[in-house]
Amino acid sequence: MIHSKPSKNIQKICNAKGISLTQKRQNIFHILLSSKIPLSAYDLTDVYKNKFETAMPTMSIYRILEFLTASGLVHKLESTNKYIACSHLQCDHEHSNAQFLICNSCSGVEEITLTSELHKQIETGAEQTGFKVESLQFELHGTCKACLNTH
Amino acid sequence: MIHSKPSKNIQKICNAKGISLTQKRQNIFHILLSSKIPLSAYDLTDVYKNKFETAMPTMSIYRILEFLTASGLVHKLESTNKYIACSHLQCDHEHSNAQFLICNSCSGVEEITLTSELHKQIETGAEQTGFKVESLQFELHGTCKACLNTH
DNA sequence: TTAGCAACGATATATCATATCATCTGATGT
DNA sequence: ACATCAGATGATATGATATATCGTTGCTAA
Repeated sequence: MIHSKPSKNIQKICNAKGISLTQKRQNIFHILLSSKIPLSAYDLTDVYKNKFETAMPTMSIYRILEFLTASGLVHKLESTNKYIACSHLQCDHEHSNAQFLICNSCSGVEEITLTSELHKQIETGAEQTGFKVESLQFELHGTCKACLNTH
Repeated sequence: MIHSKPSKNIQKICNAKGISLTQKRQNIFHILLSSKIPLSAYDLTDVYKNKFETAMPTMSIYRILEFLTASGLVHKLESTNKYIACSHLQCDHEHSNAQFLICNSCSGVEEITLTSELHKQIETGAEQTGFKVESLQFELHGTCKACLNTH
């Protein structure tokens, strides 16, 4: 099983980034941080209702997800249309080269960072065709260590 | 601008693969082959109607897309939920290491093949965490050569 | 205090995809 | 030729994901 690191001084991180993290945005972010698996916007609607005993419209969830992804606090998994908290919030470096290992068995996700060497090689390969790479997100599907060990 | 190679002896290829390529499947495939940009299932519904002057239910389009992707004739782009003909049909080799260069300007897609060396390095990186990779599809977004040249 | 703006709510609708059962069609054995 | 069977397709319904738009709230700063 794979899960995110626990929440830490996120508010400070946001202040440093100049990000206005409202209570509701924090709530959504914390749900994602404490979830072992990625959640869809509608999953979040349900969890929010259960956890905070008040409903948030899915439209608002989407807006908040957009804000959080733009801020780099949350990633959208394109192969599953689900959302996950960034697990490298404590790092300073850019995460333009994130890579997600998605377990087909437990749905857990591990976020690792491509070595800059590898990242560069990939960009170079693409740019040999005259293509200018602006963004990339690699999602690998398979089976995580824990699930392999339990057969 | 980027586009697929023209259709060739697809029927022969399919026979060789033991694939039953019905007329309707051929029609869908040919629309994708002749499209300069990836199409959604609903795009295909519209194009089909215009081109063949008879409607095909979207449900059938989805079934045919499933068949074509399972057969390796068509790829689904996960970052855009659209479908594109495989541009390496004449090759014999496996395409498990395909990489898609998606132009944010013209929506064109170029399908290139990762060097097996690079492919291996990426897998190795993942597997160092104990993760067993089963499938991957790399989609890079950026700007293609033609769009770069026209500013 | 109030003008302005960002956040959020409410509602509608667009877009992407699957479930299920019915019907058609073409290959096969007799 | 006919029956039969399976795979392909049609028809209908519904589920899942996402965006558009306009109204309301609530903070903040002159």
